[in-house]
Amino acid sequence: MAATQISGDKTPRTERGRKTLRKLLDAATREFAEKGFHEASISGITRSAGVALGSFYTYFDSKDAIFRALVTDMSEGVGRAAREALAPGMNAFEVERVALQAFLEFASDNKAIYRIIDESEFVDPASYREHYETIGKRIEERLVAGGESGEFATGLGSPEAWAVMGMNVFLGLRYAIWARPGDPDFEKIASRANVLLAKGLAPRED
Amino acid sequence: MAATQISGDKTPRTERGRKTLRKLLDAATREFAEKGFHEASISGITRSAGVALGSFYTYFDSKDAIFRALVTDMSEGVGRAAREALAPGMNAFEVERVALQAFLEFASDNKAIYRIIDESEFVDPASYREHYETIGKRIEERLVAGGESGEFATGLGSPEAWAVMGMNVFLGLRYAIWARPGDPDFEKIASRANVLLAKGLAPRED
DNA sequence: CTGAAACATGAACCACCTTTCAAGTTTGAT
DNA sequence: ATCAAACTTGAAAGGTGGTTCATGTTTCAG
Repeated sequence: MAATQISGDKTPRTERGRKTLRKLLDAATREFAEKGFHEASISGITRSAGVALGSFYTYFDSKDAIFRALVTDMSEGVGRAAREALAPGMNAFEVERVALQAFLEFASDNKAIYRIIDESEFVDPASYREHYETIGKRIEERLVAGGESGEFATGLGSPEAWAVMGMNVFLGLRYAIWARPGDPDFEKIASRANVLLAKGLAPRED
Repeated sequence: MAATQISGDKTPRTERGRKTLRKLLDAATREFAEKGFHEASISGITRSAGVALGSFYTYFDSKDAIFRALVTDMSEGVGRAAREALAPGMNAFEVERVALQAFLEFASDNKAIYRIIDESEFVDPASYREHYETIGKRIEERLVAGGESGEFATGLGSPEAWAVMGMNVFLGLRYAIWARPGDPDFEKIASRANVLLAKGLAPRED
């Protein structure tokens, strides 16, 4: 939750400072999510946070810097949410199903985060790319592990991982972000996606 | 190819006008792709097009308007590319494989378009959504048709269509836009993705 | 050929926003 | 209690870039 402040010397040293920083981060999340990076203004953020304009620069070097701090933070949040949903003893397919369902729920509860991460493609491409490459790598590890345990086909790799990731992201876009009344619930979506995976990833049973 | 000018009265009426409009559209494609919507400037577009700043407003009401015109145009281009790759007589799986491969090739040849469409999520959300809903609908039709012909499972619908679309988009992101030396070629990618689909979408053979 | 409409031009207008800064207030270790 | 460091403040500097406009040139139908 606390932002990882990379450029060393702007970390608050007092309680008051930590509170102000938190107010700024929360306000920035609201502001960026609502208006997008370029429409959002620093004066809007500080107004919404209830602090003076100049105070912003006590904590961040620039508008880019606070955006980057948010993306890093949130990217970790997405990963955490998925990891926490997984329980030991699940089989390889259950893992994928539960991870997707957790992601759908997370996206639904955190539409702001979803939008900010997506916009980072244009504001901070490096973070965007790292976000997806990290997730892709994690999925790939699961696929390979599933192959070794005999639950998945062998020879799965990066292309399959990116395919699965794309599937998940787009299901999130459609059913969490753009949810419509009458849509199937997340459990149903996750289980239909799982059927799709099951036959494709499973070793052929001839 | 010609931009669909919706707000009636800015359509050029002379040959000279049509040429200037074309120059502006081409320059805008370059400019937006290279710098993104907000970093791109109208003066940059007109400079790159070789026309005066003020002339821009002879053809477009605003920066948003030309961006929207481009997105509409390109969105049609993506659909056209996919459709042209399909030949009659292909079976349902071949159709999906060929469509993906065509998309990868198109994305690779038109990275500018890919970026502009992606950024429309923030500049012109309505067009973005329409772009993906149109494609999703087309995929869904193919899946349903495949179900009726017995080549796919029955009961496929929107969730499966969005899953397939996400798969394709992310494979495009990773292997066309972010291509790395040593990556498998598009044919290989499309065929691995097709293996993934084959078992999942096919009717279960018990 | 002619004149009205179409088109071209670029300086200037204007609204907005990031960032700086000098001056004041609060905090917390000693 | 004291004082240096931490923090706050908001006015203003400094830019940027979208949009307008008055003026000039080109086109093309009649």
